[in-house]
Amino acid sequence: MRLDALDQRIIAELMRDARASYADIGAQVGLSAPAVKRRVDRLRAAGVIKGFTALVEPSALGWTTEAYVELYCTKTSPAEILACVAKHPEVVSACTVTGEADALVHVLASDVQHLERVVERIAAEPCVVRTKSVIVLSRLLSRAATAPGEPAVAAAPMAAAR
Amino acid sequence: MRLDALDQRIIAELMRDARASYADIGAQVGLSAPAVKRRVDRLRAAGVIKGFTALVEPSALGWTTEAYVELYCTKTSPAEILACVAKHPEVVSACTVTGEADALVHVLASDVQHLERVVERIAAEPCVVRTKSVIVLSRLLSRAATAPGEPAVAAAPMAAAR
DNA sequence: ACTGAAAATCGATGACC
DNA sequence: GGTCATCGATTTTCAGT
Repeated sequence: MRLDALDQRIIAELMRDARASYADIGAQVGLSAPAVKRRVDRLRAAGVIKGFTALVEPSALGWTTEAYVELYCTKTSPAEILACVAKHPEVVSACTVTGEADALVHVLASDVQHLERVVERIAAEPCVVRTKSVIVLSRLLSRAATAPGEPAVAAAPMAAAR
Repeated sequence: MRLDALDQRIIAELMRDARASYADIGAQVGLSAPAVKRRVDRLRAAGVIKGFTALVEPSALGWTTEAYVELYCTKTSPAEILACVAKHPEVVSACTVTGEADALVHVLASDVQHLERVVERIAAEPCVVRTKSVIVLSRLLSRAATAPGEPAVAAAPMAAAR
């Protein structure tokens, strides 16, 4: 699907505040509320906008330990790796990567003991030969992506030196 | 701040759909709309909910290349590393980690040429001695975290074998 | 095809209990 | 926290460009 400048600005506004009213977004980009709604509906139907979510402080949900785990697998079919990792709810993201490892998964755990159990569970998957983990010491930055041309003003600055 | 079961369910609903009405959320969790709003306002004021954002297909914004870059730094002060990486808009997340590297940053780029320039720019930072990148081949899974006790039903299943 | 205007419905939100 | 009332937002319809 082709996005024009108005679509991109609407998306930027929604990334900045997903609960903004269509009227407010329209005021920012120069459209009426119905026109904004029609475009958002179109963007959602096209799969450009996948949904709207709340940004929650992970520690408030009980996630105080975070790790990135490299997986070395027997079979490197992406679908099989996905099936292996998706069943563990602590896995928040996973991708296949270049380099020695086959996949990199991002894991949240309530503490290091929990993390250890999760890594053991993942390592016990048939397709996983071994794992290599790095534990996150402190999260420095976490923001939404803007469009390549755009300035970074639309990025949600939830940067925190906790 | 202390979250009770109702707060957690409200957060789960907002993570599932940040544009849900307070009445809809209330129907799910068994509260009236004003009661839900009061709790959400409280959660926002407490910093538990940091904001609301749209989940956008990165490729639609022009991001087709993704990488994780390990940084080896001279000074490992988290604040200095944050200052080094935050100025690059392509960096979407960064954290200090255990292991050989000092930090791990997640980078989005429009293509591999762009990625190369970004990594060069980061590597040229005074605090960075060297970098080690892995390029993402395919994103398998990307979902929101639920609370440790909760089932993973609230996780947004944007899993795709692209 | 996409826009804005108008109208009806629905949601947000403050006052009060 | 619930109820109610008000105000604003959403969403459909319709017509203009």
